Amino acid sequence: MPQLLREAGLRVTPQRALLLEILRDSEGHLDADEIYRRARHRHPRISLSTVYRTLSQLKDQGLVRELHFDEDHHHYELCDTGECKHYHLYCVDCGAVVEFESPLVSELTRQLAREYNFEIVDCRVTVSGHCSACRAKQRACEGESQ
Amino acid sequence: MPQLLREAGLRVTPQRALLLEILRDSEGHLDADEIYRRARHRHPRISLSTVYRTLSQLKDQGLVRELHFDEDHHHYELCDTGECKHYHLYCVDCGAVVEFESPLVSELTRQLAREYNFEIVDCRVTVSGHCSACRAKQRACEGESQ
DNA sequence: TTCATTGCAAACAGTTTGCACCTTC
DNA sequence: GAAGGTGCAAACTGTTTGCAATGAA
Repeated sequence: MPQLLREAGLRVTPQRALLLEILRDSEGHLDADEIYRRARHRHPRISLSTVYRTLSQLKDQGLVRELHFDEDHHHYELCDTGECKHYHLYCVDCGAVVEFESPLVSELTRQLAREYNFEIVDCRVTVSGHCSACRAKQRACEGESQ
Repeated sequence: MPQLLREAGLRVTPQRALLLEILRDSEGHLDADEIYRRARHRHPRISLSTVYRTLSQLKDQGLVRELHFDEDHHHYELCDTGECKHYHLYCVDCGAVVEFESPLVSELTRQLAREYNFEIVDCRVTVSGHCSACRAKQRACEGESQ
């Protein structure tokens, strides 16, 4: 983690290294508050401003991206390194997020770049709906009430 | 517009009809403030709360969707009616938004629904990058400075 | 020793809410 | 006439900023 920071031209501080580790070790998609909560376990005096400031710097350096699901705050995850990009399935009932990959998306971006003469920087695909667990639960409830 | 409101179970008020018209007549992707500004031309006493309240009700009724580009506020557009769904190309330089359609996206959602046993409600694809106008401008500047 | 980074408190922007009055049905 | 909608002002939430103290290089 420290070398990632150095490469990004940022000073290595315990706070920054810790936040990067939390992002790396998480299942992804944490929001600022959850990151803050986890950070305080190991560094009780860290402040929420540092969390926001660091996330924003990491975003500027292309290490982190900010996700918008249908909620009123952001989620953050480490950017994909290498070829393999991932996208998100979001359950509107329980809030669960599942990552997926698909060659269709890179095919799409290739087409768009050509057709619109766009230089593509990022592509986000968020598919929302009812996940299989919530659908099962829903069916169970319906069965009960009838 | 009034019948759209009635069908959604909402009372028909001049404010609501006006806001729906603004959304229909716009090129899409307006933010709350721009909608408010346009609404005041024809209905000077309308309030920003009414704009937010109405947008949120239209969203609940599935008539409007809230878009998150990489900005700190939302944009709104009328939902697609019928089969043809559209998605967005977003220019990170000038903020321009271009809509596109692609059969690849419906193929993708079909695959995902099957593979993850998801009941899909909505799919958002936002491709961001540098649009052709901004790329041209950028190249012109580079040419100048050398 | 220098300058970036931090924690704290205060500010901010976008959005939501409580309430008295008004409008639709 | 009852239920619901509106405008206004005040509240709220997530995020950002100013500043004095601290810590990395």
